[in-house]
Amino acid sequence: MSKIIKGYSEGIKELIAIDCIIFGFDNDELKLLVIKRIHEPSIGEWSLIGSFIQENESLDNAAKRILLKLTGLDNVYMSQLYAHGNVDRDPGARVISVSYFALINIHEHDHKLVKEYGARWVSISNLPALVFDHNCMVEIALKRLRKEAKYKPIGFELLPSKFTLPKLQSLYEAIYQKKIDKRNFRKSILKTDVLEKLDEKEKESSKKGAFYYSFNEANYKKLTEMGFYFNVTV
Amino acid sequence: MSKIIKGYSEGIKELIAIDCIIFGFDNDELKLLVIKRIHEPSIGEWSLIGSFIQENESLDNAAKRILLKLTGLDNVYMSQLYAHGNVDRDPGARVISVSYFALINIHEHDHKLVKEYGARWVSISNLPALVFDHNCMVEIALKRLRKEAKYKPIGFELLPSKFTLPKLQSLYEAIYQKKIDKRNFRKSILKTDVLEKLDEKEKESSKKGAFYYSFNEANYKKLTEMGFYFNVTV
DNA sequence: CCAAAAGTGTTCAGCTTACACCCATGA
DNA sequence: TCATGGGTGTAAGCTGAACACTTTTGG
Repeated sequence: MSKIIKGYSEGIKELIAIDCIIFGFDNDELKLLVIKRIHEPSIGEWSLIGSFIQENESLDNAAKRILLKLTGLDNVYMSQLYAHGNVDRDPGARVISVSYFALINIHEHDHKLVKEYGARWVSISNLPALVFDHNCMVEIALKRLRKEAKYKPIGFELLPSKFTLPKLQSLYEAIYQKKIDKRNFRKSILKTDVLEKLDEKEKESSKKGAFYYSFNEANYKKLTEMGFYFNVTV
Repeated sequence: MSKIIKGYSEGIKELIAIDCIIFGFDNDELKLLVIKRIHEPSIGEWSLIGSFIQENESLDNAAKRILLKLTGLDNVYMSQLYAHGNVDRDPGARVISVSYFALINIHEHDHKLVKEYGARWVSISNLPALVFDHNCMVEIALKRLRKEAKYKPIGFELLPSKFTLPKLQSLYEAIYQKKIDKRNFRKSILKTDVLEKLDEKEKESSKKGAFYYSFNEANYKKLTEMGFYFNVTV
């Protein structure tokens, strides 16, 4: 029998990075925020936004710090994805990277900041090659987004606080890269009672105009507490 | 604008541990393998089995190494759960811990080894307090197990290669801590065609005897490739 | 008045759920 | 022969999927 459990002094220490997969929705397309890498190796190539963790900083807080610095946004839907620990995943050094994915309202973020960092929104239907294993991270994030969007109303995180049903449907179509039946979609969304119809119409995208809706957080909480879920069929 | 992205030299290094949540099924109960901690702090308390990663070892390989050392088992269903990174989660030192969960056939593992390590199988319906945030890790693992067992046949990993339907049902009942209707369970399992009825009966647990079945991996692969899923209703 | 997008119901198939009795056998 | 667990089918309700026309209004 050889030893498995070792004392602290026998453990090795490694660099720990956080990489953020930041999704937004604009122009009927699901988009990802990427930056130009500013360090060797692979300097100048497209990359997720990331950073090493700091002392006395939890993984979650590091992810929040990065998002805030880049977008000016706080209180954003964010969740941990995966710890990527292959030995050679970063050719510059051994780095364990924990990926996080975030959904933001693309129109609310600080465009000036994003520009200063040389960041850019790219459509997920046409992603560039990213450094290291970052494309793989995005794949995992998309899988997760597609799974969660069916049961939780996380889609709403990507929209402004009031939005039309055609817009919401186009978001779901962007997430699943697939046409959805209008009548079935409206039915499944509306029967959950988490949307509130407003008395106002959006008139830019059609002559008739589409009613605005807003997300009713209280009703959603009630639903989930009762063990029910959102269930959009796509 | 302050810097987000830092060069390698500016990153800090921390200890990285792997903790394994090892489930087994015995005596109609879902069980968890725990050990007595042999290092300060919390020496002597119950803990998940864990270890620091080694140089040139991926996270996945570290998890495999730990499982092999403790159980003698290789080629086991195992998957990463979560990276736990709160600053004070381990009072002995700052440690980032990545949890993995594994499903093993409890009757196949090396009982001698487990004994030598002072490990013990405890029922999940009666878990002891574990050190640090280990109970929380187990909670996450249970949630994941319950989710996955509905769609993938991971339940079979916990059983010997041949098993009876009553046994399989009792496993699902242990996972969900809930009685399941016999007829509906058999229907939903059998209609997927991933089980093969053998010509042999198990006669220990009843006078009539229950037919053995085995898991047909080829049929399962075909099903999943066609985009179908297992779908046990519990 | 017409083009363009919004809005609206119904039907059918398949799935989920609930439910009760006979069978085989060892003691 | 009886107690014990194994094995079987059906009906009702619900859910998901497919599908086409009317409404509104700006130009």
